[in-house]
Amino acid sequence: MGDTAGEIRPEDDGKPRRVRADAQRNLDALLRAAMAAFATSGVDAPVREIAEKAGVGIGTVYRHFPQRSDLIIAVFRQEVDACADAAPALAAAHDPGEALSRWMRRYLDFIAAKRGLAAALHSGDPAYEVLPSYFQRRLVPALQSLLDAAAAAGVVRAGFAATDLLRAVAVLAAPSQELGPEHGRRMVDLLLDGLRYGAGPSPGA
Amino acid sequence: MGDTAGEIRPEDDGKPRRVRADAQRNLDALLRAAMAAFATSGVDAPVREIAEKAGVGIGTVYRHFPQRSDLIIAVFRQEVDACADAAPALAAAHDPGEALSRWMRRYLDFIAAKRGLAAALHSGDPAYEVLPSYFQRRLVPALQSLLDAAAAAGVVRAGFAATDLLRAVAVLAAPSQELGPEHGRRMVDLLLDGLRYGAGPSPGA
DNA sequence: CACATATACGGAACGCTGTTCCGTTTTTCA
DNA sequence: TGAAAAACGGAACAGCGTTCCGTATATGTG
Repeated sequence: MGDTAGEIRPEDDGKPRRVRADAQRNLDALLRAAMAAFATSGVDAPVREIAEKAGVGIGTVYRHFPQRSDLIIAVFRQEVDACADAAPALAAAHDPGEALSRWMRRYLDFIAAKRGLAAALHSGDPAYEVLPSYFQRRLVPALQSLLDAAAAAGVVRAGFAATDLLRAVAVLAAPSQELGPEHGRRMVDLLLDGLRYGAGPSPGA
Repeated sequence: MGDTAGEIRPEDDGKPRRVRADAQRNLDALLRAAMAAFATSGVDAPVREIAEKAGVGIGTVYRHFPQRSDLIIAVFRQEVDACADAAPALAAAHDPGEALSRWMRRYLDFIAAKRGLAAALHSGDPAYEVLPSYFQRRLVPALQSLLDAAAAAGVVRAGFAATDLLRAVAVLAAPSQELGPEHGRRMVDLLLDGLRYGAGPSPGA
C-alpha cells in the first residue's frame, strides 16, 4: 500500500532499462539494516555502521540516499505505512471497538519507538519538514476509518476528529518515557473510555 | 543573584592561591562569545568558532568547560538567571498586574530563543538532565512571587500554580515558530486574561 | 625586586563523523 | 557474446569534539 521508497517499477516510460536486480536487493537490505540500527543505537547511528550491517559499501548508501536524512526519512515513512496499514487489517479481524483500541496501542508503540527521531524533527533541519505532513496524510485517514466504524457500531461517540486524538497520544506519550511504559497505556485507555462515554448502544435506533 | 558559573571567589578554603585574573577574564569572554554564537548559529555552533570569537585557544575552552555540553549548560543557566532576576526588578518598577504581564512576555522571549536547545534537551544525552530541575528551581519561585502579589492586589485569581503556567507557555510557544511571533503573544495574553477572570476588585474588602 | 612554581594558555594532533569522487565490477539488452 | 549503461566499493576530504603537552604568565615569597 504505502508508496515506500522500496518499490520502484518502470511505470514511468517504456524505453529505459529495468531497475537492476542488485540495486533493488541492496536498497531493501539497507532499509532493513537502517531500521535495526535506528532501533538499537537511535537515529544517530553512523552511516558506515548501517552500510556494514547491510553488507554494502558506503558509496552504495549514498547512491540510494544522497543525504543521511533521506535514509532516516525513508525508514520513517516505511514505519508510518506499516502503522497505517495495520488499521484495515485490524478492522477486518476484530469488531469495531476492539479494532480501535488495538490500533491505538499499535500507534502508541510507534510513537514511543520514534522518540529519538522527535528530537531530530524539531532541530530545525529543513530536510525533515516533509515528515509531519506525510504523518498526517497517512495516519489521519487510517484512524478516522476506525473511528467512524466504531461510531457506526455505537460503541464510541461520533464526530471526534482523528487529528486531535493522534496529537493527544503523541503528547501524552512523551512523559511515559520517564514514568514507565504503563503510563502511556493508561492514558490511551483513558482517552478511549472518554470516547465511549457518550455512545449510544445501537446504531440504527 | 543566580549562582552562575561565571563568579568564582575563594569561599572554599583559605590556603590556595587566588583565581588568576586572566583565567577569570577568559571565562567571561567565553560565556559572552558562546551566548552570541548560540543566538546566531544555534546550539550547534562549533567550539572553534566560539574560541575564536572570544580571542582564546581551543585548549582554554576545554580547560573551563571539559565538554561542549558544559558550555551550553553554563550559558543556559546564565539566561535562566537573567529571566528569573527580571521578576523582582519588574515588581519594583510596576504595579503587580503590569509586572506579571511584562514578565510573561519576557519569559516567552526566553522560551522562543531557546527553541534550538529544546531539541538537544530531548536528545537523551544525560549531560542535559540537570537543566530542567534548574529551570524549575529558579523560575517557579520567580513567577510565583509575581502571581501572589497580583492575587493580593486583586487583579488576578488566587491559587494558580506557577508550574502549570510555565509549562503552558513553553508548550504554546512551540507552534508560534511556524505561526509567527504574534501567535505566542496572543496566547500568553489569553492565559493572563483567564487568570484575571475570577479576580475580586479590591484585596482587603 | 627577582625568583620559583603553580596555574593557565595555545594549537597541533587524534579519532570520529557525513559526504564526494572515481576506478572497477556487474547487469542488462541487442 | 559483447558493448554500454548502471551500480558498486572504499580511499580521500572536510569538519567536528576532544586530548595532550610544551610554552607563557600571574602569583606569592625571599
